[in-house]
Amino acid sequence: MPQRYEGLERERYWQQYWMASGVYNYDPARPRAEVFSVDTPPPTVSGALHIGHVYSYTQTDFSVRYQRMAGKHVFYPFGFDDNGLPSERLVERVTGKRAHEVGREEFIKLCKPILEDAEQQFKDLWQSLALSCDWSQFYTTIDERSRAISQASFIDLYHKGYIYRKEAPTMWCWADQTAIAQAEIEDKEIAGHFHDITFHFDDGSGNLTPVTIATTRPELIPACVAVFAHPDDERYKHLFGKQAITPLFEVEVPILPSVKADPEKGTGILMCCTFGDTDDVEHWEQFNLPTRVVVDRDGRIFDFTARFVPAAERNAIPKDPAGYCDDCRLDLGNRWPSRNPEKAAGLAAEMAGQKIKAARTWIREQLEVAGLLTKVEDITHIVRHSERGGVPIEIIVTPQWYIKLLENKQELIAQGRKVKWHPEYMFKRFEHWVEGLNQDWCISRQRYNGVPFPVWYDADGGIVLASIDQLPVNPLSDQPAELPSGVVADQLVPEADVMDTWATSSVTPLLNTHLRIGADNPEIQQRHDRIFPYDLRPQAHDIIRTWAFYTIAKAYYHFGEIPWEHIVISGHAQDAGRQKISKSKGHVVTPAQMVEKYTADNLRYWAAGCKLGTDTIYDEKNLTEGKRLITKIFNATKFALRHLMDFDPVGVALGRPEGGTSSAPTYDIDALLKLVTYPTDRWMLERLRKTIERATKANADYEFGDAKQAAEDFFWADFCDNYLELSKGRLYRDEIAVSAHADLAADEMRVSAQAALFLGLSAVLKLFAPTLPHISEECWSWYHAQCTSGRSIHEEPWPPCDKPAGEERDYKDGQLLVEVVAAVRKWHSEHNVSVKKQKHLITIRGLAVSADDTPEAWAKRVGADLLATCNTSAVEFAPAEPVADDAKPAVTVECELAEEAEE
RNA sequence: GGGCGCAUAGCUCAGUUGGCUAGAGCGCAUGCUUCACACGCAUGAGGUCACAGGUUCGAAUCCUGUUGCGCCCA
Repeated sequence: MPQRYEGLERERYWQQYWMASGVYNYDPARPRAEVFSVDTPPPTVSGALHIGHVYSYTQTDFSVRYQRMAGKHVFYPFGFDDNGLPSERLVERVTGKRAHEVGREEFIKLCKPILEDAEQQFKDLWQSLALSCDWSQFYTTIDERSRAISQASFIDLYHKGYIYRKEAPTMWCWADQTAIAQAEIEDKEIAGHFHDITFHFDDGSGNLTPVTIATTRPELIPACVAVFAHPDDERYKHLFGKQAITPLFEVEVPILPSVKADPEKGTGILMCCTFGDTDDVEHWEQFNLPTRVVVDRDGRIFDFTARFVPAAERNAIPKDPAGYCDDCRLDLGNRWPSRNPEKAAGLAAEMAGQKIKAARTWIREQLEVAGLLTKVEDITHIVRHSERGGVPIEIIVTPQWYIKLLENKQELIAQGRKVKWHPEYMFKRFEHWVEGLNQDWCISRQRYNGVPFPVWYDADGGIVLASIDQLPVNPLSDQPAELPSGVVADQLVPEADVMDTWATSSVTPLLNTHLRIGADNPEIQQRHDRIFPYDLRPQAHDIIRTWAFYTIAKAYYHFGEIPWEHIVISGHAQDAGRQKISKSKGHVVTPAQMVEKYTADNLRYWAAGCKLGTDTIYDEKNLTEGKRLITKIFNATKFALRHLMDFDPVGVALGRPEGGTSSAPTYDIDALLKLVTYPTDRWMLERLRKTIERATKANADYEFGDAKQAAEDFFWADFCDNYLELSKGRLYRDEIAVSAHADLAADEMRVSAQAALFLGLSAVLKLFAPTLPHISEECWSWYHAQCTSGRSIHEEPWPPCDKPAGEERDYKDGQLLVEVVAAVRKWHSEHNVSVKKQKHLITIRGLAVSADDTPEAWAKRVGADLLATCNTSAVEFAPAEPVADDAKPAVTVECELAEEAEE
């Protein structure tokens, strides 16, 4: 045994040992009932590693390590998400180049080394934290198998009718130049302006009357396709069916009634543009309005100079407000009827190419000059932003792929309810998110580094799918294996879009089982059936709406099942100001440096001190707290083993006291328990049993924080501060202890303590093993490992808690002993005297023995420990001093120091 | 505006279905070089359990309202 524990060095040793010895390896031959399977989060490698990663990922490992010891065969795979937009943004950051400028081929080449490097950093950290995953199950979300599985998932959902393609107004991030889904939207409150601008309307007789319309986005005036007011609004009722003239561009648009127009808001009359917001989209759909494109995909003003035609040339605007231009929708979208087309074209030419924000300012100036801007009001308003791109989203019409969600909301909520959520209330977040969905899941992205759609279009726009067996496929370079009759290969147009990264992440259950839906492979099907549905999904609460939800949706669509039985939601680590930790806010210390500085067990200890689902404040000074415990475990083990050197738990218990060589491979807990006869020892084992009970229940409920706390409470207070002190007299064969019992042999008393010490220590190490795997293994290796045939403490059985140790009286005896010792310690503290000073008599007052017992009988039973620990030659008893009614009776002592000690 | 969560010692947090004197760690004070550990041991100080009502024999815990904070959604 070393003098000091060199944590960092020993941790590296054990990490290599565990990996080499295969303790974490999954055996696909195990039947489902024996397996505990985990659907691990593949972290996106796009973000910088920070201490928050340590916080949430080690928490999974606590539960996994417990399950392994509780007898389950663990399937704990690991992968990384290096797919899609987030990964592209990382590459763009590192290289300083935008994907769209570099081009597809070149950009994908750039991605590979950068992503692999990022992955290695993550992998190194996980290994240095001793996450007990099976690295032979490793995957990334863009590797070949993942692409094939993701594409097979697409094809299955397409065949089942859950997927469709549609050209429709889509939420668009112009910074990343791609469509995005509802889950990728972030509402931000920002400063803006309400502009009161002047439209005119023509009552039909040629007289123009001004009308004020308020808008936050005047740059969309050229995109205006209609004006709406509430049908009952007396101010505007007479205008319905007539024409409004937009300011500056002087385009004629219809004035229509809509209940969505709020008479209380602004001037009660609003302009509908293609597209300013979702209300515009709804009006556009409802009234079959034309599309006038003003904003281009790159967030600049589209050049619509050539669109304007003299309004007089067109008399095609029908009067029917229900579907006012069914016949001419397309035409009106292409030819915009202006009363002054030259002026409009001139303005358009100046606007073209301007960024949206610049165009807004520019238009505002034009309105001002023209006297068409009556008021500008500063406001703060909620604007939907793209979460990744960080810019306000636009809505533009593009063809995109969608997975149906809206028509199955209730079924999906019901699926979510079948999963057991920890903590339970997190289900609410899921439920509310699904209820609040207002669009299907747009899964196509106009990006490069993603899983391609296994899709081509034939000459008529018909969809041709890849065959399952040819996956993964890249339609840009491959041909479909089978061509539908009448389709000519040369005429196929490949789909160039890639899938949303979540479209792949949502099949992590399959990425891990390797199941490619639709492929005929009995071996993989069997593997799948032995893992799926998973026991556990661990994840943080920020991705309930994405990862948890999409995974539940896909499992339902593919199999009609839930993907996992339990979902455990972890919180985030936040800085002192309750901000989410991020590198940009100055949290520059990397977790790898923290491991170097404090060791992995220390970081894990910190991560275990948490409440499920609750965010925690990270403060570096808290990282030192675990160190005390680790050192304490180290020292307590050293002490205990010093007294176990001549104790052979295997041989002794089997009746071979001399036995150094034993044929039995493993010590027998029941046999050892029979050796434990002394009340103090039984008391300790009973305290231990209660602790195991608490820790077991906590672990089973994924409350690893409480499990750690239970172990720590017992170890520090009961085991170290009390039991080790109480049993020392017998262990050292102190004269004072030996002579306390006339009828008990010193060896018998000592063996009782040794057996209890052995059992207590082994259970303590096991209880700490899930949280502090390194120090536990280290201490286990010195002695216990030789008493079993196992490779590691992490494969040892979780300690049992079914049988009480000893009788009730034994427990009571121990409790009284602790009370008396505490009172003696108090006396010493109050008298500023070392506890070790010898006494010749201690008078004990108020000892509350049972009715059928006497203090003298008790003192006889526990004499060795009582006298040795208190270091006194004798004790006597006195009745309790009278106390006030409301005070609890307490044990007090009066000590008389031995003469030599008084000097 | 809606939903969820939180509010307990100077700090970070535990407190199961209501039940002895509300706990832990850090920090603080005092003492102890006690044969595993000074990264230790012992003893102690420190709380109107956010506020106001209510239910109950009994409320940190359950109910209602108020205030403040966080997250999610609109």
